[in-house]
Amino acid sequence: MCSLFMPITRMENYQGDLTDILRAGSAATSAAGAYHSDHLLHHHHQEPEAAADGWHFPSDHPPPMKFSSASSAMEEEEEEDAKDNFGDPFSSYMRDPLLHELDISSSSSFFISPNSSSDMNINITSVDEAGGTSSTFGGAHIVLAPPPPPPPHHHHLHHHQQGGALVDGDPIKRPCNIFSRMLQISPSAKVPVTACDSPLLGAATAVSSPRGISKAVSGSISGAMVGSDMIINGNSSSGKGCLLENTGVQISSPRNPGIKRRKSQAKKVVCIPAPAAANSRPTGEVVPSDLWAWRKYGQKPIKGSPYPRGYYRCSSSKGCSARKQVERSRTDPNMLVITYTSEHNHPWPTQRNALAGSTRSQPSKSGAGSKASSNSSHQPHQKPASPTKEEQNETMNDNNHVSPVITAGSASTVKEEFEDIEKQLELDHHQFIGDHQAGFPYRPSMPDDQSNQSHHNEDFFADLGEIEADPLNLLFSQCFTPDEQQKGSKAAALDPFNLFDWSGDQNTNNNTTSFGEAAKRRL
DNA sequence: CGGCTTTGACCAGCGC
DNA sequence: GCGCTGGTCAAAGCCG
Repeated sequence: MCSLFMPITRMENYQGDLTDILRAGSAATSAAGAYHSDHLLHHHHQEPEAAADGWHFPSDHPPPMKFSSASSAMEEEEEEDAKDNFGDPFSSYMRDPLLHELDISSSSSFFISPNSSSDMNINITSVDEAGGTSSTFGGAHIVLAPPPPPPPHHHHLHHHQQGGALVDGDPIKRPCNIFSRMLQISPSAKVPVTACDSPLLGAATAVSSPRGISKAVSGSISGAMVGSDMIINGNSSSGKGCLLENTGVQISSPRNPGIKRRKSQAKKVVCIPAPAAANSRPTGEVVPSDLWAWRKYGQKPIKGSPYPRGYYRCSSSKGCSARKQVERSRTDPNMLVITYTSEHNHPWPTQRNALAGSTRSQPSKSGAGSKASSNSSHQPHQKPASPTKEEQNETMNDNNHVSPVITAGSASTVKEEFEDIEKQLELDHHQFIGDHQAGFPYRPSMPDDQSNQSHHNEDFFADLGEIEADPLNLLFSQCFTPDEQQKGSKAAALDPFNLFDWSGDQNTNNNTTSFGEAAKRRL
């Protein structure tokens, strides 16, 4: 039933709404395969190659799209972007942590995140501004992020890599975290994606890569995550059309005359499950936080969409031009479409700047909070102060002993755990790269980077073990069990969104409270 | 005090 | 040229 095809059609200069940029269902199953669906297993174990082959990636796919950019009128930062290879702004480790994981290679990639649906179907039609060609896989590059250092089940991962840095059988170099499990879409791409069997549960994300989609790599994902692995099961035959459209986001330079850019703007589009409506702001969206600090600077109603679009810019660094737009999918309110534009011109936020002023988004435990902040979840997990190491350990310990049962009260706990682990992976990933990949462009520099990383290295595999045993599996097995999916239970949909809800503080495990608070607010 | 959200206004690109 | 639309600005107010 599920073909692994993920048709990707490139289109050009589409300027439609972003609402539907991408929706992808993803199958979520346990690492041990306890939850994977039969058909997924089928594909995974029996037809991985065939499925992958089904992609029919053009051997002579067009070279990476060059982002134009270009405009002579580019403002300084934009020029900087250009110099900094803005054509591939999101491919460097200087970029959004939410997205950088995979795109080490210059080629754009699709990352498919795990999804609650046991029957994940993904049809992606992307458009790149340059091509204008509408062809299946016309340059799409889908990459399954490799798993982190060889988890027990990483062999389940099946992926193909073309042109990207991703190398089959080389999971170590490309630690995979939740961020890796996103679908990356070419810039200015119109990406109609079908197959959202379970929109509500869908967790696939799409990220448009600046260079456009030049290749497609499919991975059959059996059980959304096997260990850290994930299997992508696209189903082009799905009758459900989840249309994702990457619009030519208009990016205006700050009131600089003649510096508006459209169409050619490189951007990444991420589609993630939206948080529970209950947690939504009255007038805005619940925005998943990532490792960057974002400040909302505007919100506009979007024509044709009942949901407003929020505009955020990176607040981690004053000069950072990174921006993102967040809006709900028009066709599927349960999905959030996040469009990243420009790129960060600075390393990952340090604890300090990442957390600066972020406390506001954390409602007080008393439930207080201003009308503005009480509903805000933009950066729900950030705490004003960095926790001490003891606090971190404590948090970790707590997380390690979280109840596996997801309930209104415990859901957040699992999320916390998951989050911590993911952060751990992030750190470890960077550490690893720093150690093993010469010339690695960027390594986060943080105040206590060393100590933390040291710790992470020491416990890396131990943590992975925990990951294997817990977080992901627990999370998905409990949040996305088939039964729950079928029921469409709220529990199942228990904020899958939070899978991406990252604290701005990757060095600390200070999300416990916020996570809990977030959960409370939702529930 | 610094940073956040909210929100109306402003501005520019685009289509007609 | 005009109107529509989208992106950004910036003042006001809130929070820890």
